[in-house]
Amino acid sequence: MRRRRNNRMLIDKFLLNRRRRELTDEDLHVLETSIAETRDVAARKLVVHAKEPVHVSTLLVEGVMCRYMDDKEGNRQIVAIHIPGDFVDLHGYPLRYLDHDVSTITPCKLACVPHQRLNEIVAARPNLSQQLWFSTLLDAAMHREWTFRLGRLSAMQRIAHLFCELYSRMRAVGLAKNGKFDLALNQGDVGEACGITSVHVNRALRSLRNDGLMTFRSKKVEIPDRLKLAKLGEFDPSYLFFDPDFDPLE
Amino acid sequence: MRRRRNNRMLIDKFLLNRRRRELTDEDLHVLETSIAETRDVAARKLVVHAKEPVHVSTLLVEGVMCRYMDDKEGNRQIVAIHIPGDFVDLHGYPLRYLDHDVSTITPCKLACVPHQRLNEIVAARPNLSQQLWFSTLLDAAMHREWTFRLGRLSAMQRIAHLFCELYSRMRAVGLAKNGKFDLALNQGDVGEACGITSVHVNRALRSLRNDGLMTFRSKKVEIPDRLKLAKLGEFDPSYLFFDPDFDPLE
DNA sequence: CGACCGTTTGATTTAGCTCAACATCTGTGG
DNA sequence: CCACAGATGTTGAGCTAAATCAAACGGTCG
Repeated sequence: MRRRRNNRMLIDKFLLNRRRRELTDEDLHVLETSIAETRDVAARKLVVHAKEPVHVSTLLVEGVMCRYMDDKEGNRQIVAIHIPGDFVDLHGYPLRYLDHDVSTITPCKLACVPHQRLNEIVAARPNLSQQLWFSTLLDAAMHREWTFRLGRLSAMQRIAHLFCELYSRMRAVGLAKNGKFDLALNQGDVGEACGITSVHVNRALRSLRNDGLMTFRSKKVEIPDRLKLAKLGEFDPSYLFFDPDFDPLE
Repeated sequence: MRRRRNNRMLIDKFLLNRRRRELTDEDLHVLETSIAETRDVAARKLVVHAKEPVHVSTLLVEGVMCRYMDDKEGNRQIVAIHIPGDFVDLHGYPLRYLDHDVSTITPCKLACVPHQRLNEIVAARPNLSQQLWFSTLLDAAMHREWTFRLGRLSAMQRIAHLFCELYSRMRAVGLAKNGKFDLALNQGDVGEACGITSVHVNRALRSLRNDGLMTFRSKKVEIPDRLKLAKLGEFDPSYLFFDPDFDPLE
């Protein structure tokens, strides 16, 4: 019973929170019961290897994870940051293997969904399947925005944009409010996500702080005026497909 | 009859060519007959506006298209380049609106698939639905690679990487061979895809030409030694999920 | 307490941008 | 068939954002 309720909360976060979608109670129940097990993983651990066949997908329950690929010299490019409620590697289900690595940043609690269960869902539950499809396309939309961020924005803008995105997403799952949230990244991680060096991240964060736009100290983010930061970072949350009556920057 | 055969060829390109997937003849037939109409669009025309509700999706039959978003000053970041056989804006089906604009680069022939038809497919044909899902995740994988490209590679490497990707994809649909293919982009387009200025694209192309790695003149690409170019651009085609017995760089 | 990780700051270098001029190509109408 | 216009490609000179290299600083945890 306890487990059941936890799962329900998780599923709510995963698909429904802040996005107008239609799932029947039955669909929800099926999704809940598809979770085979939950497990804890330490910080900075590789969870899924690129190019290896995958047979389960992972829902992130607690912690922060990332997807990334390394260049020849071993410099990392983070291509996605995941927060609780994200179906981290659902892409691996239709793709059969991943083109990138997935690892934890903080200690994490993960819920595993065997692909066998997903096969059953796809075969019998078109509506639920489409919601799963939708959630992978949300990732794709974020990927596009990250491409834009790297291709067109300055270092300061990239950081502003990233923190606006993270604030919106954290707020949507109840982990941010009043311009504040906890974020267990270090400056190196931010650099790896934004395509800049950690030294330069440090300098850009100082500028943002001096301009009164945001602070990021000892894993705590504070954004007094989200609209101002969004303007600087050219952040328009429409790519996150939130329900129209949810204001992601509130 | 004529139309039927053309559609079949298109569908082959779209889902099957060079990727080991299973579609029954019936599925193929359903997909073929889902094409409501084909139409011709001139070069450099906007086909889908960002943020507007969409009710059809577009298969690209002939020509080159792109998806992009503009920054405040109107500088364009191309986030995807599409070639014949691509289901350009299938993302719009589960998402309901797009987060980016879609336009033609060359004159194009497009095939339209109403979302109503896709609803029927999702409701009745799980296997085919999953292939559609797969094809959108292929886009997502390319998006990730583009993020990597912009975040970690130098200008010369970005161009090398882009041309390796385009060669592989063109070859997979029979539009490239022996290191050669036609590509109706200009240097400005390449810059907008790679996050560099057209002036710098020009200089980087000169370097690549001087190093004997590739040429791109009057809309014709020639890559004498694909492996060398791939090495420079850190291009590993596994993110394109080709059938293992297809060598994309041959 | 010392080792370690992450942060901060300074000095120097560099890849790519900007601005500007000119060359070449393509299509169009006379 | 030529002349012209607009788009595309090429090259140069100087500038700038960010990288690199290097050193020191500050917490925190065994």
